[in-house]
Amino acid sequence: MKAANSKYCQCMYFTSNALARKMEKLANKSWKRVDLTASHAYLLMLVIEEPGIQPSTIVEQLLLTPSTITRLIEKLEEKKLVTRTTEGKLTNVYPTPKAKKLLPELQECLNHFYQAYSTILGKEESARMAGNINKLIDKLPV
Amino acid sequence: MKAANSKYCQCMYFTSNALARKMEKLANKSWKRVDLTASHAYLLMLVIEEPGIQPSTIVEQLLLTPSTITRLIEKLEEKKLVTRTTEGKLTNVYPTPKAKKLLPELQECLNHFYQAYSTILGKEESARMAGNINKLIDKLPV
DNA sequence: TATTAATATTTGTATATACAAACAAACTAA
DNA sequence: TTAGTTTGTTTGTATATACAAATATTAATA
Repeated sequence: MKAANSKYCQCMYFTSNALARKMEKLANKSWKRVDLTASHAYLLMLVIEEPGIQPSTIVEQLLLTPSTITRLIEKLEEKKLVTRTTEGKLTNVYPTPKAKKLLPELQECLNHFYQAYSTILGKEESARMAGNINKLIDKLPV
Repeated sequence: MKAANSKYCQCMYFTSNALARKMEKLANKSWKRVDLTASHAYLLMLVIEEPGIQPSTIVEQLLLTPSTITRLIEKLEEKKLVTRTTEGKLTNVYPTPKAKKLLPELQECLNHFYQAYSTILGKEESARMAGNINKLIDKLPV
């Protein structure tokens, strides 16, 4: 059935979650070739771009909670894609050589994903929607 | 940090998921007084409105997978809010008296939630966004 | 300096959701 | 009628995420 025919199609809880689930699915498909979920991949790209980045910064960038970030990092550590060092209360996350070597492929996945949804939704349409959604996010309480 | 300042703020994966998380949080707050999560509440309202509704219909209405619907129903059954009967391969879900008595309060929660986000986002703005998001959902692959 | 408060991170635990497989029933076609 | 296929639902299992509490460290203040 079409979303627009659901009893709840006017409800932002319903629509935003349904959209997120579909996007997540589409994204994970794009990153499957590197055997990562989208959120792991985004985190990893942040780490490669800014070696030594701290979990708290990642929290801000990804709008996820600290505990979730810890869990994501743990997973990437298991996969030997990042390492962690702790000095006092601060932690730094670094990409491994394996991760650095993976970067071009990660970027291809990212492009593939952008391609995938902008083919479906249209390039301007997607950009406009992303902008509007950001505005909503920033208005909603933390 | 503002979503619009994230490195990934132009990515629909990032924005749609971030919005959904915030909406979910806001919604769950509204339904807390009846001790239900938003998805349980929406399912329950469907069942009250259409007693005997089948899981497959609920799947269509909520755009969730069959297994998720089974799990949500199980939870509501534990809480003595719905009952299930099975005839052949079909299952019917009925509200209990307890659930029916809860209906007005459920509707208040729903109103409270609508109020909450349309106060923040604006009534027209929200309606327009919901419409646009529905369009996106329907374009994306199942 | 000693005590308190704030900050950064991790852990324990709970939750919603999904996928794949299992199962049961109903339909179809030979 | 029987074999095969489709449909509806449930189970087993895995995952991402969050909340609350624990821990450790630094900063502030009295």
